[in-house]
Amino acid sequence: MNISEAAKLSGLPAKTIRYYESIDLISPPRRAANGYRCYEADDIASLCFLRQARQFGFNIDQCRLLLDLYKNPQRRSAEVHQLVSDKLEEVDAHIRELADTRELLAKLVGACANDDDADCAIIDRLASPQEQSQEREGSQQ
Amino acid sequence: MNISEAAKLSGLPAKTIRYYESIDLISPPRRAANGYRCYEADDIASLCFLRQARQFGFNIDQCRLLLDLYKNPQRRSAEVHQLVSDKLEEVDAHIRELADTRELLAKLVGACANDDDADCAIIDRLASPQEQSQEREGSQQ
DNA sequence: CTAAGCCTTACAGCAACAGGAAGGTCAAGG
DNA sequence: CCTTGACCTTCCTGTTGCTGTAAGGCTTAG
Repeated sequence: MNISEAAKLSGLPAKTIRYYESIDLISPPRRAANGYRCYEADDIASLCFLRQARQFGFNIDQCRLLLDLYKNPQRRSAEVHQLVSDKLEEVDAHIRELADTRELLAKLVGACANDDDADCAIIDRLASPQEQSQEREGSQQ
Repeated sequence: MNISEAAKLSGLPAKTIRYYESIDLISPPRRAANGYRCYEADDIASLCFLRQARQFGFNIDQCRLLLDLYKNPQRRSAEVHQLVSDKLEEVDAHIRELADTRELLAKLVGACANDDDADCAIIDRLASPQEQSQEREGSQQ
């Protein structure tokens, strides 16, 4: 099956499939006599798996690990569980961070007169020489 | 004042200050005879403003607009309000998206046996040929 | 013969910087 | 005077996960 067919079935753009091959996320498929890539059912399964994993927010390296586990019948579910738990925490941290930002933004929006005047609490706040808040907990990226 | 001093006072890395100059976010400062950049108090104020805006999650283009408003005494606070309201919505949308992902991940974690067995609900779920969910609402980036 | 619709490779670009190389400058110490 | 170290300069590369574009080959229909 050609790449466009694989793209249709997997839900990934052909470009992305080639990209995944270029970074060794998937193994290069067989080539037809004319040089075209030929995909098998197994390949499609991997691509679908990757699409789903990406939708769940896993990055490429995490997908690499997941895919290894997926393909490995000797896996222990605990390993998978660990990976996904880590991801969950990661997402939680991200949400907390965004929620903080959200609250700050809401305060700004509430404080601004929202009229034709030049006076603006938002500008004042952003211009105020706020301390360079050293983040209070470990610096995770 | 040299760039390292400006960096210290503004809380931005010198690299970032040069970068902001290179993308015309800030105007190039005066140069000393030896070619070193010389920053004035006004420049520092702008840099602090930018640092704060970035911390609030505004991207560079949004910072550009904010900075214009900041420097323009003829601004109307309503314009600022609009910008920040938009950003708030943007952040809200992002949070909702992440919250969805979070719930899905939590379900996965809950469903996995988390033991030495190869059988794994997470793997099964990711491998299942889930429909390629066409996003139900406008595709904003 | 030509046009379309596939396919191939390779390179550029996005955001927002960070890291490092290669070299000039400046102040202090011996 | 020379060296050392801490600045400064520019330029290039790498990051993440692709997407867009160019330039060309294959295949099939009209």
